[in-house]
Amino acid sequence: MTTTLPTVRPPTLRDVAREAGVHPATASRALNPATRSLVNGETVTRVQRVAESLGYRPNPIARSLKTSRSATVGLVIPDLTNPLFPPIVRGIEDVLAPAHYNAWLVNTDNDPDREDSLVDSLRSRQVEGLIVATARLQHPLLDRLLAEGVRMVLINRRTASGSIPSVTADDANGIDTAVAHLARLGHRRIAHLAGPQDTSTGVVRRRAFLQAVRDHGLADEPGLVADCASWTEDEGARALRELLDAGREFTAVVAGNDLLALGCYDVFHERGISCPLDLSVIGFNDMPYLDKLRPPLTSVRVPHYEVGAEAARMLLEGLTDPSRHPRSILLPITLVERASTAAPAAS
Amino acid sequence: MTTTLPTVRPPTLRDVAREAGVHPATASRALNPATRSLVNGETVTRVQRVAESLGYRPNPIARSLKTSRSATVGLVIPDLTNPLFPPIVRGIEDVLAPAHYNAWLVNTDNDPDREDSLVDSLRSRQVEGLIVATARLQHPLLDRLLAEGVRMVLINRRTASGSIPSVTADDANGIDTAVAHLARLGHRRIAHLAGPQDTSTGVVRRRAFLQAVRDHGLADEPGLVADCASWTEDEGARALRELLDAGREFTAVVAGNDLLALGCYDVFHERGISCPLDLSVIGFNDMPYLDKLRPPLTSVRVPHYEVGAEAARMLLEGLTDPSRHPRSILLPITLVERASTAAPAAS
DNA sequence: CCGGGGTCCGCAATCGATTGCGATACCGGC
DNA sequence: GCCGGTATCGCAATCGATTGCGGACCCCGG
Repeated sequence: MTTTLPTVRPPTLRDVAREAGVHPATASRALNPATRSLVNGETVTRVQRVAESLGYRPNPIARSLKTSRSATVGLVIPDLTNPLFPPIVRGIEDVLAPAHYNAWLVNTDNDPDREDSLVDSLRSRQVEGLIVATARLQHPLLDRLLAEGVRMVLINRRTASGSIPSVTADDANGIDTAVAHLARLGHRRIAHLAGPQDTSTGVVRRRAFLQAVRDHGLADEPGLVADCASWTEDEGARALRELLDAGREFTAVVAGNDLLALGCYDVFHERGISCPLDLSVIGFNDMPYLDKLRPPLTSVRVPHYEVGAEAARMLLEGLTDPSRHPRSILLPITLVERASTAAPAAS
Repeated sequence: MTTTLPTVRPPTLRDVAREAGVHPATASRALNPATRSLVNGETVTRVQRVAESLGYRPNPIARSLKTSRSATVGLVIPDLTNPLFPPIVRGIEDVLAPAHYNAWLVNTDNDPDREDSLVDSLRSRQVEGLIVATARLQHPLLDRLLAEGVRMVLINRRTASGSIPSVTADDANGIDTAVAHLARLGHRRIAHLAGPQDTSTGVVRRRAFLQAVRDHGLADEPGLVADCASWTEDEGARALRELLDAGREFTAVVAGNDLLALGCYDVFHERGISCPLDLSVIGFNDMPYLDKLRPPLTSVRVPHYEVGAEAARMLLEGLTDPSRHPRSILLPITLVERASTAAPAAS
């Protein structure tokens, strides 16, 4: 009977080699599919059998040190609790996993300083690439990283230059679809709650909105657009109140995203506004459980899982084939019609 | 003018040492707060200055290899897209970060095989401990890990033996509070949608429900409890339909969690049931955006962020002080009263 | 002037795996 | 029987940082 030692050190490659009667180098080659052909077939099976019986598991730390590959990518997002991101993260992980890559997640809370130090820590962890969801139009950190040759892919948002590969939804098309839907219902005066104008999503959707109202021959007044300082319910509520208090006339609002739209719901409740009777609302992103809201929120659906998956694929491509030319892709959106939009009340 | 070389190798400790005119060992000690006292003060500042100017960043891989500490813990959850988990993850990360630890996240999708291989991969990544949110009452994998001395903390759910340290909400108290609330409103016949009976949350809440209805002198009939095979909207809807179709009489339902409660909403819509006029509902967890539902869902609030934070703290304690005795803690719950509960209609 | 005790620092081994290079053996061909 | 070639495998360096041990040196008391 073999008694287990008090501290069982996990077996190393040396242990396997010794047990199999070969040099560690040979054991290494036998266990590595890429170099296995350099070793005699019988030796390979012997080593494998020993490795199996000893429960040998290669130490990825040691391997990383030697090969200087960490098999991890950094994932920089503002805040995981924003329901937007979990599906994206899943998409990323589901693509990375088969490639034996892992994602390292950090939350910046939209704080550039925090972002700086977090990216720093990611890099010191030797991540091989970055997937970044916090891009601002002017983003010195990202410029620097690009200059340093750090592999990365932006998601959701882009920088002004557009020189960094990215995966985003077709924002402009989404807004146009939303406006078209409202126009078809009979709305002529539509307001827009624009997101932060230091993000590409904010400005692209804002610009697309202005373009869309012109294209559809609707009321085209600057006063119908209110800017929000952040993508939060509070800001959405504040902006809508601002429009209302300024006496703007409109029968529908296209919110820059779902959270801004949720802020509108608060105002509806607060001021006894009936949605969609008095006011129609459209969100953007189609985050989970929107169908359970009061009323269910019409929204522009963005394929978040695919955004993540596509970004991960693109990053992996860039890592395995550095010559690969960077590109940016737009993913198609769809309008999900629910009960927060209806024909305007006859006035 | 200094021209940058095409490939700039990040500076190593050797580079710093050479530049500062000392041995790498000395540089290492100078840079490490714990051993800094062994080095002359002037030397320390000189090394630090050089390190700073060269932009030296210690290679954590090399360090891990030598110290055999990875500074990472594994986080095993069923599915990140369940809104329950993001706050937990944040809580964990916010505690881990100051300790310079990181979390490695995996989604099991409630698939034991997947879980097996994912835990395997985590262990081969040398995680120092595990935070596990997928515990089932009978859980061979966890038993094995425990026997192997793997440090871990369970969250949300526990195993039957209870011998693994855990952080959970005070489920029993939560259910009792929910039932008490309904009783106070005048409900006498309350149904319960019980979660999967292979999880501690499922059985604890179920048992607590039966106890509570007895304690409050309410209708105590086995027929008023319906089991759900999973914590999903679909199962919640199915279970409620089952109760309805069986002709059970009840004026309120205590759902095992919020998702089951959301399933009830689908049935309300489907069958023209008015909530809370015809039927009151209480959820469990108080996941985000419940206040925006139609009607806003009354729910038992669980401090998810704290669950994560507490679990991370406990795991860190166990890692730094292995002699520390394992314990399990219950976090207090609170009832969040919203509009899905009201007095029963006079019959 | 010698020895004990500190302070400061260098030497070299070590963590575990990978890999370029060289050594050995064996094979077939001439 | 000799030689170029190939198949296998071992040697040793290497990745970058940490750390036990010991050496050099200085100060001071006896």
